[in-house]
Amino acid sequence: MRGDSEDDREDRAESAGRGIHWFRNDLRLHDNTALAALADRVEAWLPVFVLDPELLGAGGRETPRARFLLGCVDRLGDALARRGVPLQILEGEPAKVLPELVRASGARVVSWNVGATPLARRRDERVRRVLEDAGIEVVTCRDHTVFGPGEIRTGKGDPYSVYTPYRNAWWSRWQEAPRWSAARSRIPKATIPPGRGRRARFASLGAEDEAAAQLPTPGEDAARRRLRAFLSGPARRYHLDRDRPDIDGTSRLSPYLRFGAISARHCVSEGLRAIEADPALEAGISKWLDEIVWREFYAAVLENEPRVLGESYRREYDGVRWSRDESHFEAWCEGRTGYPFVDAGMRQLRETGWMHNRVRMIVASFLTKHLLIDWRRGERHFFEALVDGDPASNNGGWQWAASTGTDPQPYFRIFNPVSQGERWDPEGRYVRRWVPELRDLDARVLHAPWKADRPIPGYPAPIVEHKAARERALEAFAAARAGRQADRAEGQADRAER
DNA sequence: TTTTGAGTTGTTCGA
DNA sequence: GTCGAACAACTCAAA
Repeated sequence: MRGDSEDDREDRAESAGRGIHWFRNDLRLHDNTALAALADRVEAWLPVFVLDPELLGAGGRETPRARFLLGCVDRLGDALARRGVPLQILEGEPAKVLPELVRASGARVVSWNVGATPLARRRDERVRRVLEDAGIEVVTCRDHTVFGPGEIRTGKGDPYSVYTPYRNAWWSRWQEAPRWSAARSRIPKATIPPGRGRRARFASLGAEDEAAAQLPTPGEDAARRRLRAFLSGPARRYHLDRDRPDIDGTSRLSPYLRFGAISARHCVSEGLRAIEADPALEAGISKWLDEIVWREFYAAVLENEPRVLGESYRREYDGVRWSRDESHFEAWCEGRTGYPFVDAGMRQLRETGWMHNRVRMIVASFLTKHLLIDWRRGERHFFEALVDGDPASNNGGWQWAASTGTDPQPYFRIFNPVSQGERWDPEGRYVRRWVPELRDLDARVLHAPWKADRPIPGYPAPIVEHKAARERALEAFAAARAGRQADRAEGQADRAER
């Protein structure tokens, strides 16, 4: 009491009930596990976001994903401001700037939802150590997926490496112990009052120009609106339309899930409720829920086996002798391979930061099989360009397309970009939209323009011939398998000798 | 321990 | 034009 101001006494008395929530890939207030845990523990709080260069990636703030992320942070700030809570935005390395804010605010507890990648986990551990050394309590939760990598296991306790049994186990687990999303958002009651020197170094988000960049509207409100619109609209036909890039038949929730503007739990919960309310939606929505479970599967694969970020899941295919033809890689990136369906996809990606999933498979197959270019290069390009780029799903998808992953596409199953185009874009609306040079071409030759009567001005001839490229890929993959078998046989012989 | 059934999304060939 | 078979064995997961 002596000499202390009224405020200071209050500060000390309440600091045990003060906490900070560190927002990362959980940019929402509803159904946020760690935030709700903090609300159970403290009276007053401050939300913080750290603009970490590592989070933005190599492209800085100008990539579609970074812009979308910053837009989500911006909207989160608005939503918090409406509740009278100022979002603190710090810039720099979390292990450095977070403890400073903790000190200045008098918080005794810091909460966050754990990261899923090896990189994020290392960063989290650095921060945890610094805070705990300073006597701060750290509360972490798993929140990014419905079930964690340890929760869905085979009878022997091993992680699943095949999707279908994983999915079955996932749903059994849900039956036993469903994880419905929280009905309402739960945040601490009060805000930590602004104290001396607490004002954070405020970073400018630069979150303008979303419309110009053709990005989806960022933020939690937009995510929930989109989910509702999907469930009451395209979901009914999802099982029929989802492979048609010329139809807007998917949920387009991937960017929101990526940054946690909506939780996977909420998607599953709302999907199941929608089926309950209208059983006619079952066919469409259960197919869509399957995609959420795929996301869970790949997240679990990455956490259980982080090596997949650099290596083939099936080791024998690390022996494939990949092509290093740079002009092929550039043509692929820029959407001028001479195969309209492939080029349409790559241009959609370049212009919007998003690509329809069916087309992702086709262009990935084209790069790894027709051009015989290492899947890691395609994975990196996608990761840099995609607004929804997620390390786990991106890696899983690429390894599947390259036939190197869990549940691989059999290596002899090589997508034919012409017949795939004819099948999934029958009138050519998708190609015409993204490859305007071909806009007036007859639908009968649209997916194989070299068959047209005359050359198309400004559109390239195919950079590889389908049949020959296919045979080259088959040989390269067969050789890798043969090499692996030879290695194995040699290893066995060695062991036998000893 | 052995057996059994199954495995996201296709393509090509020849009858 | 349509249809079924081959593609190439292999591994996983559970009974």
